[in-house]
Amino acid sequence: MTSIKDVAKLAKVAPSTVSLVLNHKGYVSEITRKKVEEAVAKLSYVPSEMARNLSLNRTNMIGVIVPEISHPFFATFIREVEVELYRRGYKTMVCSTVQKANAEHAFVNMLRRQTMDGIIMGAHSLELDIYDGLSHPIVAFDRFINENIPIVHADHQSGGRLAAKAFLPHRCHHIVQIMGAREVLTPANVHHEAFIETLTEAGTRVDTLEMAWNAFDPIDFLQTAEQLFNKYPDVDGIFGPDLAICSCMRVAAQRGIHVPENLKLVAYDGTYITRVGQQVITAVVQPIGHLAYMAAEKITSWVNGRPGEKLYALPVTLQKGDTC
Amino acid sequence: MTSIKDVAKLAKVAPSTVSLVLNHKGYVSEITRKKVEEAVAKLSYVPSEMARNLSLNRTNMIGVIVPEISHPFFATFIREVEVELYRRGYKTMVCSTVQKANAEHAFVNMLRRQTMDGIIMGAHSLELDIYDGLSHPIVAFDRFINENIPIVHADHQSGGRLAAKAFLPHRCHHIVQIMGAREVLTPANVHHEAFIETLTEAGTRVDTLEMAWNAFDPIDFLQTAEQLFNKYPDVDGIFGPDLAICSCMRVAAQRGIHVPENLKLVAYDGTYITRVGQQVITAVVQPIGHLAYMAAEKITSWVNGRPGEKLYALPVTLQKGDTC
DNA sequence: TTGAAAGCGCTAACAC
DNA sequence: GTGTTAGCGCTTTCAA
Repeated sequence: MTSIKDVAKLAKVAPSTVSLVLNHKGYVSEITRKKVEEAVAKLSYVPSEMARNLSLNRTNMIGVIVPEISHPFFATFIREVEVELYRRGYKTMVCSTVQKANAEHAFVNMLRRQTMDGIIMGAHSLELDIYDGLSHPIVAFDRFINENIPIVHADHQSGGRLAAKAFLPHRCHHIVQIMGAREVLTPANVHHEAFIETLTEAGTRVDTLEMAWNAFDPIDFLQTAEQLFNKYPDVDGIFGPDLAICSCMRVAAQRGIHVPENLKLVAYDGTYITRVGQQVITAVVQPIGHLAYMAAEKITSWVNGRPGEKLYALPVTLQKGDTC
Repeated sequence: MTSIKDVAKLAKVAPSTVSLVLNHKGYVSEITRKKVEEAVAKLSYVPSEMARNLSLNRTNMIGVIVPEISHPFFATFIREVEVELYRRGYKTMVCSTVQKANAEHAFVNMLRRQTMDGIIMGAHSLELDIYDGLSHPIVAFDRFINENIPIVHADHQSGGRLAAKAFLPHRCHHIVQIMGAREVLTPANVHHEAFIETLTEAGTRVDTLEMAWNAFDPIDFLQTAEQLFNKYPDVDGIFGPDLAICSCMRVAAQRGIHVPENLKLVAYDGTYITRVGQQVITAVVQPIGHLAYMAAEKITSWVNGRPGEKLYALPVTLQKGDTC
């Protein structure tokens, strides 16, 4: 391997000078700069990132933990985060947790070991004690972890209300909402309360169906949909995560229930999946790009020592579709 | 930062002994092992990955380059690759290229700089010269890069035939296939030829619509669908990538064309998106899990010095759906 | 403006 | 079995 010393030798300068040239630091005379650049070119020298990392005590790597990378919501989030981090000079390492027992734990240990400078944590973990006493940069994505960890999330309160208001003019009699597991501590849980509150005030019956914390497979959603129609045959409105609503549309079609005539549907999240079917699904849209921007911004500024300011919930919007 | 020396000092042993204990290497007496472990615990010492990397000249990090992380096909691929790499003790770094001008170039440079040990390259790059003379471990995912780079891909020849055979019994008169840009050098291109061949042999007219190399947004596919129905009003069969077929279903529905009665649809890829709509889309399914497994296997064995054996195309399957 | 030298924290060859 | 020592390749004072 050709190292900085080889370059120095060939250019007849000191390694430190080569370092200065390569990093555009300090003052280097035009003539030595040229010499160094020539030597670099001649040897086609490429500096070692590992050595640099050790010396600087930095990796410029940020880890992103999510329950399931391939889920449209997280996939889009990761895409956006990766772009934002790249802009700021950081690399993105990913980790999907639902398929791997305690990968989250392993990942957090990597943070300790300085494999990365910080992490954006969005997994649906149930064991939060692994974060206790950790002083490394961590930003939570739509998750409560502990008091020291700032959290980036959408304004789920408005989200719940927005969804409820979408149903209101249609005077549904019986709405069922599908929700994730309550045991997962996420600010997203408030949207259910806001939803129920707004609708029950208006006199609508609302029932709730809770899913498992690790349900991400389309199969899981299909089962839930079947279950829902069996348990509540008179349902005329459903509110739930994108994929759950997709499954409900399928099952409704199979049972001859017409959407939106006999059944109103509103999805929560509003990922692209609500826009690729035959009907556009009416949905509360989480601002994934904005969330990703904030997550990237907060984690990198923490890595650089700047304390994170308080974060206000990011605004959600309603996507007018064909299903409600 | 507490280092291996501090542990050694506290345990009254040499740093190398601590290293042996930590890495479960060589022979260490039970008694000194205990001493070391106690010291580690007392100092809550965590070894530095950066120092280890430099010393071992290894990062245990694999980069995965794709055009678009959030696309269902790539999102699923990355999920599977990440799981497979994790099993083998590697971390996964991702890079999405369509949004970032020459990120691919930057990424390949990271390989040179030893930021990662190897990369799995699946981007739709048009400039392949950046790979010339690169001797680092690279495995191409469904892309031709150059002679030295092994390639993991599905059996697209069978894929094209399988799709054609799905149409055959329905005796379509005019089938249109939507394809990616020909300028992207991918083994996937053969499926179009196999498709046309099989159908024209049977006397069916087949037209082809080519999309831009960087088309990944649902919007792009919707435009293509509109264009298709305008240009070929008599079309009664469409073959194309999952998202293109989704868009065609939407546009067909808007125009009152019934699927499958008046229009047969077959998708290529068969990602989960073909399974979340009201109708299951008939599709040729690429074995994403298998592809990911092979990609992970080949890149890690190359990193470990074992030469990659030749790879045979991985088998595809047909998903019987409601659309053909 | 440049060079010498001391790390960064770990591993591994080689003695003992 | 365990310790000594010399790196891995870079950055960064501090002198000159």
